[in-house]
Amino acid sequence: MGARWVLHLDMDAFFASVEQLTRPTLKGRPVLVGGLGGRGVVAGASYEARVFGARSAMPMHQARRLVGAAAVVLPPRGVVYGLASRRVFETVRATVPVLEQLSFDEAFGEPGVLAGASPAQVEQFCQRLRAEVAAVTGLVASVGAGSGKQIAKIASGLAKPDGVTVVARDEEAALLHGLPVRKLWGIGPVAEEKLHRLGIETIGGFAALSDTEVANILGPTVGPALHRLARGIDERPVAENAPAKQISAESTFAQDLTTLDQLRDAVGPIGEHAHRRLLKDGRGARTVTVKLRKSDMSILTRSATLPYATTDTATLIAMARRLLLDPIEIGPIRLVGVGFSGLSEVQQESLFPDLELAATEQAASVAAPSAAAPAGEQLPAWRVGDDVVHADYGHGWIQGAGHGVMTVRFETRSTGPGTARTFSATDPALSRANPVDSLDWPQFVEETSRYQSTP
DNA sequence: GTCGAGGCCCGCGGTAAA
DNA sequence: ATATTTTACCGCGGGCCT
Repeated sequence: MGARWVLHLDMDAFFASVEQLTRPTLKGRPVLVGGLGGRGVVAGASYEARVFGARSAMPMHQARRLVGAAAVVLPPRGVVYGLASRRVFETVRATVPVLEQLSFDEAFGEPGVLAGASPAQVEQFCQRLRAEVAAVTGLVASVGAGSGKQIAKIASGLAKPDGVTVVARDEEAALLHGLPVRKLWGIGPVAEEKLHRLGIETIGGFAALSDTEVANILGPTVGPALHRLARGIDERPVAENAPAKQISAESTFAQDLTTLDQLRDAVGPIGEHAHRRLLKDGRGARTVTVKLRKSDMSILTRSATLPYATTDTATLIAMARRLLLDPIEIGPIRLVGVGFSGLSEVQQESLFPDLELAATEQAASVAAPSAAAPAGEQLPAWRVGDDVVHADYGHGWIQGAGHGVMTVRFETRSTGPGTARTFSATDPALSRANPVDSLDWPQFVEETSRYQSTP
């Protein structure tokens, strides 16, 4: 049995790349994906936007200022990224059977066939894998390879964009020791600051500390684990992801909430959002947590545990409401979150199984028209980035909207760059479209028409 | 009865990651 | 200077049980 090779596969600028794939006009343009409001941050930036200094996790208004007028700012389309992600990793799985996914766009793998392989062989394997992903999905992945997860992750960072980096055994120590401590998995801003205060800047400097010093600085559990990583000892296995332990939803408000009534109202949609995902997961929850972020950014959580796991919306949301604190006592609130944990199968036989099923289906169907519109507004206005479909022109997206008119660009992954047309905001020929069609259309249409033509 | 040790669960804050 | 969303894990303190 030869030495193992761990791979880290990381999609290049994933969210922005999916936008460019499904809206081909955006190829080569600086795309920013993220919240559009005043408190939004960048979730994804294309390489064209990064040239200007735009980065993920940066406040959107700052990124927009850096990029200038050429910036294309789009709201995230989670369902499309989710589908694209699934296809990417299905493709990868055909070659690398065991995958540990870290997010929509990243995963570790440890292909058994590479045990004992040379760096050149590993390189070839990774290039084939990337080529396959690109051919099937139209998306670019970079791949890093090394003796463990830590090295593989660092390697994929070096491989970007559009490349492969294989770190051979004898290159590991030199690579690791020169990097800033912050690059070590598990060293965040707080641990970094502690180490800097002691004059430790690099992973090599950290590795040179004694076990006792490390335990004193970072604690007896976390310290030794990080110390081993810093010295290149990384035996952590690559394993399929375990089922989620917690399902939560939260949202930040444009204006801080100042009354208990406002908080109670906010818990409704947020709790239902989390609850919808709980139902999709198929388990029930025993513990309900509410999270409040105050205007000073400090966080309060309150939780309570039921004697049994349940999927019942009324029970869970009522519990969340009961846990709230009054802003009059604790101060203005900028964010409210609702979380469910203690997840387990709930096969609690109901007295009225039919009624319960009906309630579940109703809740699921409410989920479909995405965000619940605030009361009092009927037709939600068209927004930049929305997917639309037109009887004659097909699937498109809204490039600009306002003053009673809007510009729609008709294009999808398979149509290539499309033309823009302007419509009245109330044009009845336009209707809301399923965003995933931008990835699949018109294959989808061909299939349905085949159905229609066969009697 | 009281005290300790160890083990669990629970609730809360904090850190880290993408 | 800013500052989202979702998940996981750790440490600590308290309660309860053996």
